[in-house]
Amino acid sequence: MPELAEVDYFRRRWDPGMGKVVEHLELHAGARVFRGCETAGWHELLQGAVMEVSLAHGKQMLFGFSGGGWLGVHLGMTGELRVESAGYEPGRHDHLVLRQAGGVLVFADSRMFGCLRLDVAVGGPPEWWRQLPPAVTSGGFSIDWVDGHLRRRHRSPIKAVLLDQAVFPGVGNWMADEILWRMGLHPLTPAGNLAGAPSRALRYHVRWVARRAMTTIGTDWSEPPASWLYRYRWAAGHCCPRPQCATPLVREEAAGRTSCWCPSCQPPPDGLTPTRKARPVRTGHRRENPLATSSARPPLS
DNA sequence: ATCTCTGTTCACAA
DNA sequence: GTTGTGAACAGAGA
Repeated sequence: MPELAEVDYFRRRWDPGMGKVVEHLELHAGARVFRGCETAGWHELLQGAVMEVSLAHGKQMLFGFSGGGWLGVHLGMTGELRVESAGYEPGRHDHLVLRQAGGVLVFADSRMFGCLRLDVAVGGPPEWWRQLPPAVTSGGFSIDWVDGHLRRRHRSPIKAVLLDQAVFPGVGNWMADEILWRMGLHPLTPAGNLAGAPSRALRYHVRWVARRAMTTIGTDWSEPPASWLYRYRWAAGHCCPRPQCATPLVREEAAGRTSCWCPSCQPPPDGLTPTRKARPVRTGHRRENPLATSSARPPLS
């Protein structure tokens, strides 16, 4: 379910396993989440190893173990990390289970769009991790970085560029909609319209939404403030939360993804043909709070 | 039964 | 070369 803040929330759910030995490992060999991997060596590499560090970067996670094993985790659409109590019997979607004293670390993913990998690297994260693009909250995520990519993709809809993980790592569908709403930009606005001075504002809003998401969803899965579009974008029938607007929100497909925007605050750009609007998205459901819906999921320690 | 989905990748069209 | 589109992946929930 993850974008940047959700990913960090799930990363910390494995915190209870930090500093502990993996006594036993179970995995669903051949499951799609291991695509591209040879899992035969995972037992030898991880059993007996201590989990020493965890990192999150955009939608990627990395767990470091003694002996040089680095477990990479991408949650895809439905992946999640949990801790279960000792003696836990894995379910059919629990594709990786790490048993430790007093607890069991679980990676589950019903749709298996997620992905796991294990690399060996001594002294630091593996090469692929070091080559990730600059985190949106870091200094490397500069105005020049943003502006350069806006120019390179000047004809693409801004929403498509925001979803590009090579440019805005960790930004997903709801974050993109939130950012665009705050900027008063229609999702189909050509990215080139933001080149130059506006790229500074885009960078600002990306960072602002990322940081604030981290202090709400990212810490305890709590909802962002009621002033956020986030609270109203999941289901049809809501209005723009901006004071003195209250225009009914639009939910339609844009750039290939279900999008939500305010037709008043985010008017279509000049020249955008209003024809052939993709089918309106009829329904929508609220995200669930995993802490509230499952007694089997203890809160973070 | 039918439709949706916080993601990514691929083939193919324009 | 670029960008858009639809399908595919696979399952749960409404």
